[in-house]
Amino acid sequence: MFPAMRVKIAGLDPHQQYYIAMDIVPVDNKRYRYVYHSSKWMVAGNADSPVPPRVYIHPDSLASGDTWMRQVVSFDKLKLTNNELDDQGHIILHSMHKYQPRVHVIRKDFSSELSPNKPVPSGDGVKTFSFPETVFTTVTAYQNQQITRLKIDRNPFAKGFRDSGRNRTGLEAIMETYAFWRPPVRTLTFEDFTNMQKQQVEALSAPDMKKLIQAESRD
Amino acid sequence: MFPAMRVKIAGLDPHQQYYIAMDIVPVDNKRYRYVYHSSKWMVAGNADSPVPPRVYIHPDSLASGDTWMRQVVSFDKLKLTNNELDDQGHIILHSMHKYQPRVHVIRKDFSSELSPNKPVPSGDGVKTFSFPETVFTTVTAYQNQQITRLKIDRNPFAKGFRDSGRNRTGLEAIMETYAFWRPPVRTLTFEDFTNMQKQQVEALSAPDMKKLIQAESRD
DNA sequence: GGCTTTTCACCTAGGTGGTAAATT
DNA sequence: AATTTACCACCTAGGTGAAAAGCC
Repeated sequence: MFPAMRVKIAGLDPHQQYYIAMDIVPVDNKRYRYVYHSSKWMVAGNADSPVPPRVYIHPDSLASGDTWMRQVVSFDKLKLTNNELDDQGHIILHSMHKYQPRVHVIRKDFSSELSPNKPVPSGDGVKTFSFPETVFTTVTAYQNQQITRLKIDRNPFAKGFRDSGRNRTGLEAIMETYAFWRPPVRTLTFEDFTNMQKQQVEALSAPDMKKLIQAESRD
Repeated sequence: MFPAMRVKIAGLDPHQQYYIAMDIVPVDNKRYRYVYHSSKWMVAGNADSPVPPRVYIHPDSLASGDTWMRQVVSFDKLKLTNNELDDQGHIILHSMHKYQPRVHVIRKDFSSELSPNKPVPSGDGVKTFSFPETVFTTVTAYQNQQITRLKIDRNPFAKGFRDSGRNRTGLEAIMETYAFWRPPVRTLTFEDFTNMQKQQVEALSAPDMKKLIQAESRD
């Protein structure tokens, strides 16, 4: 998933042990299609049937509150797939649907049911955070040239597709203005922070060649 | 360090937490030189002055006895350097000296003094294991063509130097016979196992360009 | 026609020994 | 003269979007 979700965490007990995990839940019960002439996502029917639940447990787990709070927690190793039979532990999603990533902070003593293949348990020792600006729509091919440009410009692995001489317009021009901008780091205590007007979140799946790319238009 | 040391561990308490670490200690107080016409390492004076102690703490630490015992514990990420001012946490050695790698199994409750920059503590909760067949001599350039050939043939990253059409003689022929041989996995309970007659251990240091290569001749 | 999969060139990142130059 | 360093081509491993091919 690129850009990757990155969070900063505050308010933990420094000496307590925690897991941090991410899952991705449907925003609604709809399937979408992208309408080119209006540059908008439109409802195109009801959602496909549910997929097996998957949880990405952050690889630094298990760690102390102190350790978690002293670093930016990045989910850049999280992989997506549309293959419902996936056995690589990737998060399974339907293409052309809207999704919300969630961050879970799980106290060790509440993690008995924590598994990559079961829904995250809920209870006193589990806190869940959703950031609405990270909602995205899954695709298997980009529907939106601004998204393509953003990904090429900001992902080091896509350097081979950069074309610095090109004319940039619209969102591309905005991105150019923010050439040194980095994904904002949200604090889980909901402190205020300045964010870009249009944050676009996209993701690309695993090397199993099932590509899932999200492009969300929020206006 | 290549080939990397790989061990299998038995006899731990499955529910206890352990660190596993490696350090590398001098075999004697001598400095060596390689005599080509006799193909032997000869004493060439007394050892250089001691270097700062460094411990490689296995990256899977801290883990349960159960976890450690269920995997082959490989030290392939351990780096060597001859730079006494190294700040990358690499293990510091003198070139042209003989060394013995040691594996330490450290119970969590005895690890209070465990640090990458201090000698491994000793006591009831710490077990240390040395395998004499892994003694090696450090070099900065190979002294011995059989060693060079072995490293090229067995290290995937050296594929570019392979020359499968070459005539192979002596140790090279032996290596060829063992084309599918993999470094033996020692059990720390000292179970018997079959080993190659001539195990040669070598290492190559970190990307700081301080190259340290060991070639040991045991006959 | 819309969506998905496969394959590809092009990157990042870093582990190899060779070789020439530098050091001692 | 011996040893060490700096740089290099050549690998492994894997993350990119483009484009072609395939599917429904």
